[in-house]
Amino acid sequence: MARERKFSDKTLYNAAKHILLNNGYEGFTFSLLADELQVSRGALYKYYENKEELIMDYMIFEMNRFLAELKEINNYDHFDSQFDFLIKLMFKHNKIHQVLGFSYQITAIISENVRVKKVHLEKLHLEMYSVLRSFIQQGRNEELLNPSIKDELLLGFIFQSVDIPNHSEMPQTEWVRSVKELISHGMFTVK
Amino acid sequence: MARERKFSDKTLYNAAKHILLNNGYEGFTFSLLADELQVSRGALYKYYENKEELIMDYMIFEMNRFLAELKEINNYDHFDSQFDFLIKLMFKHNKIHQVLGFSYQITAIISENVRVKKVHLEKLHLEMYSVLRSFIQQGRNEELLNPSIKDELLLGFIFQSVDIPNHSEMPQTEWVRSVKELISHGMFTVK
DNA sequence: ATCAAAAGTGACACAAGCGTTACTTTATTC
DNA sequence: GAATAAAGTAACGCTTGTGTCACTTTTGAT
Repeated sequence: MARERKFSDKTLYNAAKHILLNNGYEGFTFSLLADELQVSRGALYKYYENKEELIMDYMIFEMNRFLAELKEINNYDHFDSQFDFLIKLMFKHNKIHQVLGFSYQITAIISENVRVKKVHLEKLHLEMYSVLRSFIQQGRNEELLNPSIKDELLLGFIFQSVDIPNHSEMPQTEWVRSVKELISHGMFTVK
Repeated sequence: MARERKFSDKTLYNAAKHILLNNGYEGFTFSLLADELQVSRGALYKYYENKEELIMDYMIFEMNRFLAELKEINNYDHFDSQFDFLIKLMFKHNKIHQVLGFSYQITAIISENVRVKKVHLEKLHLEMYSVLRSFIQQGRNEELLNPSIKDELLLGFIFQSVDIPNHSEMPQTEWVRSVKELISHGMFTVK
């Protein structure tokens, strides 16, 4: 018993992602989002109190989607195939890392609502790290990973490497292969 | 025959850097900058037409400073010591990479002035890449670098790795050593 | 058909950023 | 110590973003 919505959650989140990546957190406005969705600005306030709340919801959505896929990493037995799976997944969810970084910019405690969502997102973050840590542990058990490098750094290294900007627009397959090789063996010749 | 300035170029650039890193390009305002310098907003307009111009000037300053030091890389003969020098330098100018990335967000051609400065910055960028490319070439000549990885990617890989966020606040010396090792040999055990 | 519920709109008042300008302050030079 | 040049201030008008609210539109249920 209601009117049909002019935009789905998915289109809203896609638009939010688009604006965040192009304009950054501070450059994100309801006006831009409303324009992109071809809807009046006021309509957005039916669903979200302010941009902080909307962005948190978007991030939680994005993180859940990523996490659901990430957990499939446990379908693989060996580090080798897990690593392969992870790289493919991270390139698929390419920009997540950057977007999630904006959560550090949501500092002002706008409302209880937003605070709760921040905590929720942090929980998901931890959940993600827990999955990734057991991936690293698998690599350690197989004695494949350099033992002098701490887990956090190893993970940061992988995340960061996947985000290398492909300015020269190398074809995706070669790019992925090369990045994977760099993560694995670094820039020096393998002897 | 004039009054003394309340702030030097250096303090201004430092403040600009601070605001850019914390608030991003869109979050950068003359009000914030004026507050940080304890000066009225109007005073800033004595020196800069708008924030685009100011940010460009800051970036050019930052880039020149980096470039001047970078050129000393040619005092070293072998790739090995050049690499060592570069890593130290990049950790010293830690945030440059992130800050310079904002230049891509200055798109609207505000004024001829800003356009000229953008071109100038791009020239400095190219100059930097030229120095770095000959560094890579040195590594290639010594047959140290993986020949299947393209130059641009190798450089992007180094830049990106230096930017890995040290959330767990590992001590700087261990951090630098580990990052250098990852860049060199990747995450897998060196056999 | 009618009416209730949810979706959407447009206007309002407010806040913050921008760029300009008339004005004041400070220091130097003669 | 008066003139002057540069530095700094404070207020104005303008634009853009924010959050709200009374109102209209659409649609399914009765």
